[in-house]
Amino acid sequence: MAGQAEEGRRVRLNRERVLAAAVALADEAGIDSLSMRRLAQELGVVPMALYKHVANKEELLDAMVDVLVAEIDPPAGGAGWKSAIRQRVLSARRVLLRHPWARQVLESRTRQTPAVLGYTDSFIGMFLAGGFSVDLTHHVMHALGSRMWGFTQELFDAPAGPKADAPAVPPEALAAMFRQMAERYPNVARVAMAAAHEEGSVVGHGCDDQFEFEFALDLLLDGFERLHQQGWTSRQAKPARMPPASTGT
Amino acid sequence: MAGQAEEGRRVRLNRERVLAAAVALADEAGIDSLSMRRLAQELGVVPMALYKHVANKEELLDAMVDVLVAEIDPPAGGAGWKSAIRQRVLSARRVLLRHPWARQVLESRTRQTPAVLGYTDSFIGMFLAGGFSVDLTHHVMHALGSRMWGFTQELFDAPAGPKADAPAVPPEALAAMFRQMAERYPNVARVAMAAAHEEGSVVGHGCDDQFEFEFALDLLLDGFERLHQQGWTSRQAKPARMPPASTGT
DNA sequence: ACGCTAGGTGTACGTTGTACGCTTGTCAAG
DNA sequence: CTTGACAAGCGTACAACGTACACCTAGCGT
Repeated sequence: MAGQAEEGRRVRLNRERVLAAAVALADEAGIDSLSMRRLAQELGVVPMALYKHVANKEELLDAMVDVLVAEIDPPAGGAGWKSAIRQRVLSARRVLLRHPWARQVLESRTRQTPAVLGYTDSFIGMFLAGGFSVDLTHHVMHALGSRMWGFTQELFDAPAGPKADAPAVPPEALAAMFRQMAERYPNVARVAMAAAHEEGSVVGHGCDDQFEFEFALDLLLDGFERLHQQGWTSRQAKPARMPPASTGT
Repeated sequence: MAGQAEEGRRVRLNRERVLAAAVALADEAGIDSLSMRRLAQELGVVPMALYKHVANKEELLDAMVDVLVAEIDPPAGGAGWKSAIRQRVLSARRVLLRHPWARQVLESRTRQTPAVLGYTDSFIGMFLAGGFSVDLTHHVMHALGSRMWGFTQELFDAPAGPKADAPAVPPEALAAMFRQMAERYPNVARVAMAAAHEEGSVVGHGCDDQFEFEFALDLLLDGFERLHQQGWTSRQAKPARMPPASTGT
């Protein structure tokens, strides 16, 4: 009578089922909808049942990151460090784009799970294998930063949540709003105008994120390559061609 | 008898006092401790009183970002785009370091307040004034990303919350843990070892964050300069020396 | 002296993570 | 087949959160 299950009924829960459901829920309903209660409901189970399979929500999120990492392609062999890293990063990016919640969760994580450490380790290994000194590797890893995961701090775009929440903008008031913005923020307006072919949105939508990402990635990789070829090995050891640090005034 | 106020007693609340208290609380107790209730308590007031001065917590956080932006030095004039931008970014970074919560809050913000737009606008203006094309400016702004705010996705360091939460690590078990890690993640271990002069921490503490930041910043700025000097103006207009995008295999 | 309004109060609701103890399903050993 | 133990799932409960809503009140212009 309680009518609890929708289908298969008594399929024992386990860690994988919990993780898969969590990822699916986050994919479909957004990370903000991922509460222990909601997840439990999705699994036809009482909230506290989850705690038999994950220690707490933090650990759940950590585990979800591990799922993510497992989706990234293994390093491609034999084509030189530059293209190997490029491919790896773009693979990571593809994963990230499949899971809109990934960026936010990755940013919030503070614990380094084995899977994350493994990814980092293999990533560092690619530079070392390419002949980079330990020091240079260290620095370029920092320079890559979150780009290692295939994402960038996107400062312009929408929260990617429930779409189409532009409820009832008066069709012409928008133009006025835009004109006012162009007046107050002329420079933003110029680049936004230039980039907005597709949508007539107010600010900077309609630019090719993938192009922007690869543009910056290649800029960095080229920089790395130059340093490496110039024999840069360590901060103090050989300031032959360090980035010219024009110190202040 | 109720013993409510600690000192000045009936000093009328206002928006500035609320904001200042919020910033101070976040600075001292960490952003996680900044709840409306805790903030109200800090001000000797009932939680709901705050809502007469800020619309809700989101707006509070937005306003806190505005406080931050106001602390960043105005653009330095007359020294060329490169050093102007460099100085501005490093000024932003100094602000960020004063307010440990800033990174997390900035990352979470989705609304562009006027102050944020103003900062972005002035930032874009520096590139344009330096002779960058609108398109190139667009791309380099993306490439800068969050570095515009003086921060990077620091993937290695601690949450910066309450310090010294290493409770009672057996003095020698740590060495064993480290040895095990070096075995499983040899590459991480190599760069961590090389960077750890100061502390004997397990992973990558004790590297010079400021150096890492400037290293990457200068790498990018140099890349921008090179593109600019080579006459790069637009994606399709002149592929004279685009970043060599070795597409896939 | 009056009354208007901005500012502060009190209560209450819904939602969150999760501690603790009880019950029940499942399987191995007797 | 019975039994007993252990893992899995349940139910209740609590503290903390953001905030809606109605109320009271202090201080000011008239």
